[in-house]
Amino acid sequence: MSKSIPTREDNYSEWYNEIVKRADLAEHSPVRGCMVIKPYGFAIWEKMQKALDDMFKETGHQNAYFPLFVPKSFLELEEQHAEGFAKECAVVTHYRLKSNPDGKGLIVDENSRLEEPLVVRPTSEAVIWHSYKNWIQSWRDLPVLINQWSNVVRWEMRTRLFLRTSEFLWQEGHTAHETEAEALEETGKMLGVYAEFVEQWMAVPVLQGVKTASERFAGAIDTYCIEALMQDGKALQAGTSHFLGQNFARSFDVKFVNKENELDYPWATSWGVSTRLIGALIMAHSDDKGLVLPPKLAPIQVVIVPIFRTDEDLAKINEKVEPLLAELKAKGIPYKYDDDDKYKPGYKFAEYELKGVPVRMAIGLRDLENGTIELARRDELSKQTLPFDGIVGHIESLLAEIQQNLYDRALSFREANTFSVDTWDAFKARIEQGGFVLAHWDGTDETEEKIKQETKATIRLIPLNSIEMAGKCVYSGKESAKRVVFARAY
RNA sequence: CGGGGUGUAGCGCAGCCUGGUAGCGCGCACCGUUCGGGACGGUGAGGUCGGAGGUUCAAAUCCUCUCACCCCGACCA
Repeated sequence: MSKSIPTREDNYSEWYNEIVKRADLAEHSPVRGCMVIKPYGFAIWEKMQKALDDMFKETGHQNAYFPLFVPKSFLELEEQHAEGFAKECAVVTHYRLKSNPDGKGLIVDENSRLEEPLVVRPTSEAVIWHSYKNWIQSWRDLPVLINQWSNVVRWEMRTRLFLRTSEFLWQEGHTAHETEAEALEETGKMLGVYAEFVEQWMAVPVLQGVKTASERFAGAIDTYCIEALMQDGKALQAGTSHFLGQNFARSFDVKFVNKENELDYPWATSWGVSTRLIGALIMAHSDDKGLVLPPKLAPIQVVIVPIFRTDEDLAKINEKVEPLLAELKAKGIPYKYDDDDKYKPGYKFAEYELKGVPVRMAIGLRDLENGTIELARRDELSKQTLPFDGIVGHIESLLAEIQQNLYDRALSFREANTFSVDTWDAFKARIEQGGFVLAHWDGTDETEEKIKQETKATIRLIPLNSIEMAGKCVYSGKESAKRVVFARAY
């Protein structure tokens, strides 16, 4: 294995792939477009899950689990939905194999054809709304606030580790409400939860807004989203929250009796984030030396490397370090004491840098004499020697500082790469450079499509709370009420 | 689906053009010296060359077919 990683400047996608592999996050599986998430990568996902799950519970949701298989007829019920997902569905048509009469191996037993094909869920609206028909009879049954942690399969043309895989892990919230206002409030609330998570935990600033019709979730009235800017200037959709109106209720014939004793259709939302967030995390913070993790999501926040030659040396260091480890444990700071004698310190240093551990400490005999410890931070790649006593207090504030520093850094980057343009020439030039481009748009699908064809840029979102400032569409010159955000995207 | 590429030891690759004992680096095992930024020397283990056919005295190498994966596009979270 070579020791250097391709740089971001040389080849961004190669750099990305190398980080994923070298930091031991994931690897390609034998199945096209699928990945094996390795323990270190999965530990990050578990941290994400924990934080998000707490936030979902906090906002009144419960977890449930619905089946992997969706009868084809269910998927067909909501027309837009069916059309949107049809092209990327894995379909189960048989339930049995048999030995190949011609020789070795197994073949599909044609006698086991299913009466109705089962679609491996690309998303669960269909199965879930089928259940909701039985769950919802009265306004007293509402709201239904359900979340599910699951895997889904979308047979994508082109895949990339974490960013787009045929199978991915995610959570999907599916709620039903008495009124439109309530459902809209839910949609906004969950978008807010996502924004808070991505900014506070992942240390990645996001823009919030609503998608244009062409980028809308299949079957939704409106799709709200958060968008983040990656270091190569491309945008990444980090989460979506959909206002589904009464579309699914009507399609699945879910009705309830309201307070006025009238039959009505409940109003729905759905919202999700996926393991793609790990891709976002990598591309937002990491550098040419490897992964950089925000402390709040780092499986190991602090690693301590003893520098020793002999068992006696190690014993002395162990003795010194023991109370420190106990204190870290008591404070709930995930740490690793790496007293493994199979690798040398230099090797370990490089390894933990590759894995993005936020804080690294080294302690050797020299430190024992001086009452010091060496402390290095991953975000700035700096190190200093500090008094051993009281080091845990220092670590605590340092972890908070690193978390904040990563966010600030990403925010400055985004600000430095967000531009307003008013002419078509300026637009084209700017899009080439990457970044978010704020420009006027006439609101038509045709213009949006033309811009996409000519520049590969899409409208990432229409900002929610931006000031209305009329102008002329950058492409057609027609009237526009406010600027929208363009970018090339993942 | 279009374009490009790759399948040879656990990983990364050379060998193929011009057929003739399957090689290198890393990793791995053992021994010794090392150990505060990816150590060094020595010894050693490890491969039916993606698969199937064909040509040939002889195929990793030539021919045909096939499978898989990766990268770049179109599609998407």
